[in-house]
Amino acid sequence: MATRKAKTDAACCVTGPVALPTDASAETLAKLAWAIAHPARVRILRLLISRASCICGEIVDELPLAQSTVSQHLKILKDSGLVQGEVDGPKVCYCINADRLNELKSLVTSL
Amino acid sequence: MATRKAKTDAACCVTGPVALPTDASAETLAKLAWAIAHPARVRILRLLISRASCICGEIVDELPLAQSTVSQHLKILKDSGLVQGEVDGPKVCYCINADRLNELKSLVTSL
DNA sequence: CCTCTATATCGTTCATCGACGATAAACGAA
DNA sequence: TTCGTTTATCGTCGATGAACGATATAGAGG
Repeated sequence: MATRKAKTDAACCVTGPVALPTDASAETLAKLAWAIAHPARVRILRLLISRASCICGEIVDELPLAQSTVSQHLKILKDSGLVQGEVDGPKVCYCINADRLNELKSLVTSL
Repeated sequence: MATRKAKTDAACCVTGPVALPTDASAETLAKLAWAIAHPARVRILRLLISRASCICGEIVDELPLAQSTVSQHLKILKDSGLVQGEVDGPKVCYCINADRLNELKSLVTSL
């Protein structure tokens, strides 16, 4: 998908062919759905939503998975845009990206 | 991930696989999300929603995939409960399971 | 009966996921 | 600087997904 930065770009000159909302949104939805298509990632997401922010270590403690595995899941969530990571000293503080999450919700509810 | 590893053996002797507050809804959501975690399945779902019912052949025609591949995606959607298939003579008529779809929507929006 | 159509299933191939341990990298503190 | 903590990445392994062609199955029609 294209560079995701201005998610609130109110349909201003979108340069490219706007033609196919079907395929594009299908892929977007599929990608977002895939990001939460694993119980561990759902739990991570919920954890972040409930806490507003969370240190990576806390997430690891919360799940019965190895640290490296949790890190991979976090990477997947980060790549999907649903989660953002902020370096805070030696630790990393994760939080949800509300805009992206709302996009997911919107795509699902408008099914 | 089902492997029990107990890196922090705070809880000693966890005899049974009893508790593990692995939210059942997390697994349900993950399973439903996985069902739509592929562009082809999203498109199939949308097609069925827009038409209320659809013959398998029409779906095949709509997608750039082999018939056997589409059949596999339909099976996945059927297994997830989002879609139901009804044999109609030599053909099969697929339709949406609104209840299941609403369950998915509900699980996502209540994230 | 046989045949044609529509769908499902089988078997294979290639790619990717999910999990882990080991290790590297970044940073604060001593 | 060196050490300890925290997180990311690497390498590997087994399991599974996605795609296809070939084939099996079920029903309608000749």
